[in-house]
Amino acid sequence: MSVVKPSFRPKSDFLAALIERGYVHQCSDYEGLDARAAAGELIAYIGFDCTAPSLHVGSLLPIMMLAWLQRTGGKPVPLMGGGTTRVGDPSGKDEARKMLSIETIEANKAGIRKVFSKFLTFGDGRTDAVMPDNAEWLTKLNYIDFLRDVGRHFSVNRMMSMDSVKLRLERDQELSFIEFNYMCLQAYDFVELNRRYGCIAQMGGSDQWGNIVTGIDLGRRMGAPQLFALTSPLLTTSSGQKMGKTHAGAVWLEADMLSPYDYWQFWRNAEDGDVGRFLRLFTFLPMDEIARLEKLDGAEINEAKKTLANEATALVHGREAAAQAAETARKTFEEGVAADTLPTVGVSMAEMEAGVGVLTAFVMAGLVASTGEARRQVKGGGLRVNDDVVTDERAVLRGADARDGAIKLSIGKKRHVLLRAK
RNA sequence: GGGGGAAUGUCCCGAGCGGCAAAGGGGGCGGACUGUAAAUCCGCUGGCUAUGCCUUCGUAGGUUCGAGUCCUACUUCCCCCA
Repeated sequence: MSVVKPSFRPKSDFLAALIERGYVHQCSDYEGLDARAAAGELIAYIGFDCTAPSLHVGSLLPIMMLAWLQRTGGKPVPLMGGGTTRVGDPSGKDEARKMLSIETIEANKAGIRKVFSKFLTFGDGRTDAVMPDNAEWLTKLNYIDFLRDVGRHFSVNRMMSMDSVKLRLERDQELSFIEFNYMCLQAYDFVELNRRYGCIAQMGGSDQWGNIVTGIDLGRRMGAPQLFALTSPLLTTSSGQKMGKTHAGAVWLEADMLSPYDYWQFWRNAEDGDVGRFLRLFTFLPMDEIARLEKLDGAEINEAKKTLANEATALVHGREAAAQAAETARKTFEEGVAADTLPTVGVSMAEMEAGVGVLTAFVMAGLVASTGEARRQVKGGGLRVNDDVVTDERAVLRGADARDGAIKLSIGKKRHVLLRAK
């Protein structure tokens, strides 16, 4: 029920690793869960909303918990929220999310599924992961039956006191009936997964605590075995920012949505104070190695950041992509050379011959949103072509400006795109 | 059902006597300083074929030379009364 007690000495590899690395915020019963894990019979699930076309770093923490579970002999169950996403979780949200169409949810689900194959081994074996979708059972529920069999176990009085509900009420913010039902469905999922897979634990972010405990409670009332809750801390950067945003928006775990190079850069640009914590949470490096990296001081900590970027990128995009991103970064930042593996935008030969205005070129490269913004950036000295600051907004780029077949466009010191005639 | 409020720059919060591309924050982007960090300081933060043109203040009309600002209807949300 509380933050892990210093006196607690886990016997299972699973809890030992999770606690040591900082994944644990709260657990409903450390000893009980530890015993099950040590006995090698831990099957645990985490639910994933299908609200976006792919997952981003915000979901990485729970994914890593599942990966650790598998590595330490347990069976991970990533649950697709194909059913619950149709309802919408009010936890931690000020207002109701727009209702997503069923087609959107299904499309999102397909994108999200792909991510897991990189972290988990699926199959029929004892520790192989399985990925059910709660639409399989939720959409088949009959309202009256559900109310009689499940609904009677929920106390509205208690539900009203849950943070996700209470906060909305206190702030006089709308909470629709459909959202109010979300926790009932999630609780039911837990019980259903126990029936189907023998799943006994649910993990998730700390904002899920209430929903998870509700599930444990429902399990007890419905005669399921003892269930467990294990939550991870809410992740912020050491300067208190919400984690996982870049100039391009969310940090997606999908190469089509965020290039491996940009993903690598995201980790490379971590704040000093976050490096140790991130190494523990987002890589599988051994603890003594992390301890060594964490001790690096001043500019040396950049080495630790590179390791973080390499390891984190390798997990999502593979070793090769990580190495290439590292090399691109090395050339770009340490040698100041235009690496030909930088993100590239093609321009037609004809356009290149005719000449492209600088402002337009930066818009095409996606470095600025409009020519107006490009103009402002020129005024502020933020744009460079082949490393020369752009001073004339009416300058025109031609084929002759290319070095090794490409023109390097930069905004600021970190973002570069190659413009190539094709 | 009756009465009273509110909706602002498509990231958010928020000022706005009838002359408004619209104060101020936060966030974001850029510059300086550094180590591709943090903190700090400075600039920018509607669009365009650009000394001008176009589109923005919940929606649709109206008054006016001129409307975010006044009037009418509608939508949504909040508060009080029944």
